[in-house]
Amino acid sequence: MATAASNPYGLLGSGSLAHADGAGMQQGSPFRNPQKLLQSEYLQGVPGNGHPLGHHWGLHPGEHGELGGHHCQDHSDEETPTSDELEQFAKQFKQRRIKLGFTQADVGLALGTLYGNVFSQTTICRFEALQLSFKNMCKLKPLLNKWLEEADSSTGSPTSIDKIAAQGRKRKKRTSIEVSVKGVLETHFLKCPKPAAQEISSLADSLQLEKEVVRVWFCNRRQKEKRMTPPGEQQQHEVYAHGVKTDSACHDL
DNA sequence: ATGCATGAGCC
DNA sequence: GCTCATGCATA
Repeated sequence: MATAASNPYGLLGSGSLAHADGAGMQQGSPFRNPQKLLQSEYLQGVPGNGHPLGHHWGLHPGEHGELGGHHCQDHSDEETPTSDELEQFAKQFKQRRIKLGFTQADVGLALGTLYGNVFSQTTICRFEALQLSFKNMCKLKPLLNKWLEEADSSTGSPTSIDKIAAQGRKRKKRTSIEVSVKGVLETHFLKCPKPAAQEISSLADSLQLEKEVVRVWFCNRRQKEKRMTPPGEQQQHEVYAHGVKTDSACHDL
């Protein structure tokens, strides 16, 4: 009946999000691959426990070390891609997506309808911007790759639109932290990325924030550090010049 | 595009 | 409580 088949986003207000893809305001310098190797939490001694990031984003193309001992089978979509491959794919993906006239949100929904995994605009955006962990990028790449193939080869294929049940979750209102307060938090983060509960408490008290807010802030901050292409592309080298041995050793009370 | 938040899995 | 994947809400 209705020709709504070509309108996958009915309740998504794509108009509000449209600028996310329509605008070509992407980072001017895509080939920044700095990343500070500040992480030290992995070295605490966690054998066999999930520790995903075996290597970081400081890799160069061609430097693909095998971890297990198995050899590469020339399968471009089975073996772990290099960070460079992911970079290129992400860029390619974005270009094609835009060319085909799809928004990030569209892709997220399409993945759900096609493969059963729904993703939000946020996730697609982060994928394109390489703001996910290596492992996460590797996981999403095949899905997005398939979508790409589908999208451009589908000569009018009726993309089934599914509805995902919305959950009435009582999400807390996003706390807006003042810039000045953020500055304080950042300073503390530099001193101690992983403050103890008590430190968080006193810090929260000083800043007049909920302890939970402060705790979450630190969690998110740490996550951000683990991504490639940090928000404020910085060229840092030799950050770990003197010892990445231990981390938690800051007491400031 | 990004900040704060939730939740699952792990210690 | 932390990490990690993920997203609502917002700038």
